[in-house]
Amino acid sequence: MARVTLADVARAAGVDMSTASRVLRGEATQRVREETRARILKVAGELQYLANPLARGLRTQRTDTLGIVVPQLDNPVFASAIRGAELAAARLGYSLLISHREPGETATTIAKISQTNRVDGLLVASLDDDEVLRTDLASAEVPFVLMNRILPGARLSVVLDSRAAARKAVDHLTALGHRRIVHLAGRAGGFNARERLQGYRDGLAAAKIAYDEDRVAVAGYTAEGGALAMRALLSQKPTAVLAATLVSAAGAMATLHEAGLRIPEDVSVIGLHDAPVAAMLYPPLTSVAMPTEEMGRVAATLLIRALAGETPDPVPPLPPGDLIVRRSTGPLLP
Amino acid sequence: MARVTLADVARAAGVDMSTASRVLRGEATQRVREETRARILKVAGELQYLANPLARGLRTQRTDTLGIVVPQLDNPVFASAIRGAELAAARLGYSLLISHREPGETATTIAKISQTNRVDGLLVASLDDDEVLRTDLASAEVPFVLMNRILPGARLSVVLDSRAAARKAVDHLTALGHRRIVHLAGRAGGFNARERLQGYRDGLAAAKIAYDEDRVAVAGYTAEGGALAMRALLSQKPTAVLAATLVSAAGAMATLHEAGLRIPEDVSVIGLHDAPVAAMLYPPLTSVAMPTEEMGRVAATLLIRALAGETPDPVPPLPPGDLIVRRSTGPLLP
DNA sequence: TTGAAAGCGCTACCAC
DNA sequence: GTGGTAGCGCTTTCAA
Repeated sequence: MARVTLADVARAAGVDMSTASRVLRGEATQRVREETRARILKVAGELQYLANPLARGLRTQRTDTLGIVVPQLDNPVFASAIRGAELAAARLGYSLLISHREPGETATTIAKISQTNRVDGLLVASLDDDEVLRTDLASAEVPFVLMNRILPGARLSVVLDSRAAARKAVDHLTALGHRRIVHLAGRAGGFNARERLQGYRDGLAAAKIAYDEDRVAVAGYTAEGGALAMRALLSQKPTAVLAATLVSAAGAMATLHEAGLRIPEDVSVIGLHDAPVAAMLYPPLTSVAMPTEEMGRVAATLLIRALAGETPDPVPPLPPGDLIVRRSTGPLLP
Repeated sequence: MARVTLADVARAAGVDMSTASRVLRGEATQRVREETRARILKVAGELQYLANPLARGLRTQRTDTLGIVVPQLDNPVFASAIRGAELAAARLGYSLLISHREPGETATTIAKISQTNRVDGLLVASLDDDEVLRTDLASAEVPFVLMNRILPGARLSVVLDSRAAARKAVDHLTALGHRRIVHLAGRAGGFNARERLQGYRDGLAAAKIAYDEDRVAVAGYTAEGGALAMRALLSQKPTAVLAATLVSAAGAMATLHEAGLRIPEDVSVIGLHDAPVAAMLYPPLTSVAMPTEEMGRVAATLLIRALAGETPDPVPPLPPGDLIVRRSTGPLLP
């Protein structure tokens, strides 16, 4: 159990702790004789020395650890953002501490992780309202970068270009000949929901289809929400539907099946975001991939640069990935 | 940024650091005058004092933090085990540090988390072979509890009763009149796979159905595996299938759809484990719920007790939860 | 090129 | 009941 200390190494190598520290830390100005250096390294290796991070952190006031707070773990979007953040962090010498904030939970998670777990900075994703998030963030004791949303006043955030993604999805649909396209929107008032709705309208406009607000229903980010919203939109006799997420697309598909409508013969369905679960639905869902892993990567990189004292420029929204055509979309049949 | 130290509080309250430490820590033998006590508490509150966990940990050699390492995050099984562990840990005054071990990753995760992230103990879930896991664990610098599997030599582990779960699923199928039941098995050689196969055989035996190894195919834990295994078993003309997991069930359903077989009219499908995704499949999947959250809870509790110096008895497998009847299973039609 | 020494902020032991 | 004080293991001046 991490028994061997720096003092042990120093003693065994016949040098002072400070010298051992210098070489073991790979200090820039290596004012150490090569011979001594080698000896210390050798001894440290033999003894399997590992610095005690607590002692080091106490002394340096840094932990080389980033925290990431997500609203839920079993969500491909956040899972892959975590992966990206972890990779980037590791590459830059940081480790990542994952934390999740349960839906009903009070605003303590951010405070807790930034206080009890000693992180140098925080990556935060949240589904909360602006006000709630702002309050949470106020208790952050460290610099942070927001993921997947913006918040007035929070300078550093990395978001996906949901508008372009929705546009891309609608383009696919219109190219297939669809014109009665309904939209299952995200959480009312949310940043991404707004963007996606705008992209939906962009796509409609590009195909010279008039926008009709009766063809939009709020589905939120649950399967039930998607099912309900789809049910409400059935009266519009849509030939295609753009769902804001995979999950709401799944809900919508359940409603369509129940209504005896065939996918894609009667109604095409497309979702935003891609993940393995898209292929597990029936029929496999066509979707626009989103660079969620890159989002995590970029966010971590940004944060680490900010931690290093730089003042990085805000990054533009990350453009959507490929359109993954599976079997839930097809040409408009006469 | 956690600027205010114990010394600040002590000074402001006009007492010695050691006294302040005693009351702030809520030490058992509170040999402190009530008046002094109140004053210290008041000052600490005003100053918003928060102990520096690095300093405390360095001194006490404990961090009151548990690590949990899972093979994947976006898997409902592990996500809910994490939730359970977190709840139990929080209740017992510990916080939880989540880490995941990417599939291809070398055996460093356990070593890393137990060394660089100061944890008092580890909760570990793994899909690796015994040998690999054993090697990994050898580098653990702290006590650990295994989740969802056993490993000869590792005394503390908490598993689900997969055998009983599979039996329960088969009972449902046989009660519906099915007799040609195939099994999509888990990873060959795996603990859970073995248990589930045994439960499958138990269920068959109870219904006086002869076991036929041609009716079992290894699907592993992916949708593709499930699809492939299902395809291989189609020649058995099954009327029902027991999939080892939700994901392999989803794969199997895709194969059945492709083959033009209706679910459940032609073939009933049941999976083990329940999660929201089960309801998103088409048709919604009948499954046997498993107490994965409890698994996390129990594992964390066990670990904390072990950390406290107790030698807790091994816990028996956790019995399966309810049979959730959705629409993928139905009576055998003539 | 190397060593000595002063803490980082806290706890725990011992003295008063 | 309360205060002094010695470190936990490390980094980082500053001297030598």
